[in-house]
Amino acid sequence: MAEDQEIRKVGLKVTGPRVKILELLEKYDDRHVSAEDVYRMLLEAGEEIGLATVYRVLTQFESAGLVERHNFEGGYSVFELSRGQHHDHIVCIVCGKVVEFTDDTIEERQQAIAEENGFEIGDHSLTLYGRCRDPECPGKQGAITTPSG
Amino acid sequence: MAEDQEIRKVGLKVTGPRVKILELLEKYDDRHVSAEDVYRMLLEAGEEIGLATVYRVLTQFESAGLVERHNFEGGYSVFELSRGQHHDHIVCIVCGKVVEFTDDTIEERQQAIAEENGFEIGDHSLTLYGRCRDPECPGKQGAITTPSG
DNA sequence: CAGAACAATGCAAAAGCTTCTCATTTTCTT
DNA sequence: AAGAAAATGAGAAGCTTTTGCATTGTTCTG
Repeated sequence: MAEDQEIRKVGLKVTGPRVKILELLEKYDDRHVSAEDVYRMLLEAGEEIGLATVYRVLTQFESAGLVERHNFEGGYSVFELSRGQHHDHIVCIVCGKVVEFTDDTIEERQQAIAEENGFEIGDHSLTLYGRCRDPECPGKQGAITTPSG
Repeated sequence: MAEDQEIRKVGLKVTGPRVKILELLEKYDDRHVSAEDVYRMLLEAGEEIGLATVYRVLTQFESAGLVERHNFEGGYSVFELSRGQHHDHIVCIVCGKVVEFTDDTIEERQQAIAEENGFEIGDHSLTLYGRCRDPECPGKQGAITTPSG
């Protein structure tokens, strides 16, 4: 029911798909899911839902500030619940693991750099690509392949 | 002819399309062009070339380290000649203007953050989105719309 | 609580960028 | 100059995301 309030609060009608998607995002709070992920998980959970609806709802939630969209390499987006606070990402190019971080020094420098260049900053996107040292990560050795940005 | 040497140096055969693309990238050294841009410009210049070839060649040049690929918002890539030195971007969300910058403080912090999180950094992508104060930029006022990342 | 107005949904088709297939052409070696 | 191997071009195909439209569902009014 808490979901109902959140959805109503942002001016959207409370419908099955919207509630289900919001619940799922809350459940996978610690992950980044793609629209396809959301769609597949809901299907597997026995829900009847269309992929187009998932995209539409996620976009609406983004506009409403409920979720954040991140465009990683590869041409597709991942979503996560907004937690109010801005953060950046480190992505393991081997296993796909994503770690979030924030750094005041970087934030300050960004502001200063924008200023120096005559820009007024609206948002920014910082993603580090590398390889994690997680023992379960399959990439144990070899040269790093670097995505770009 | 200088192009011939560069292409040969990275182990690729010297062909018309590759030379033309490299020349064009050198000509537009100060810009970021998409594959479509390269294709269209070459067509307009009277060259016979296929879009598939442009994509293939740009990808090969990227692998060879001759050019860099940047994935901006919107799901498409832009390319520019590699200048050896890493740099980040500030993009004006109104007029599309792109300014490059580098900042040692940010680079250091990134390295430290990766270290703290058990990552070995291969590459990173930092793009600031904002609005420029260029008098010719059409966006003079109003709220900033923020792309994400 | 019924009915109307309008928004939301689902499906399929379409769009936009990029990659792949394959017959043909070009490059490089001998 | 000839042959082997690689590159090209054109179109088909792939992926993620968006759109069109008839149908279904939600909310508001009386």
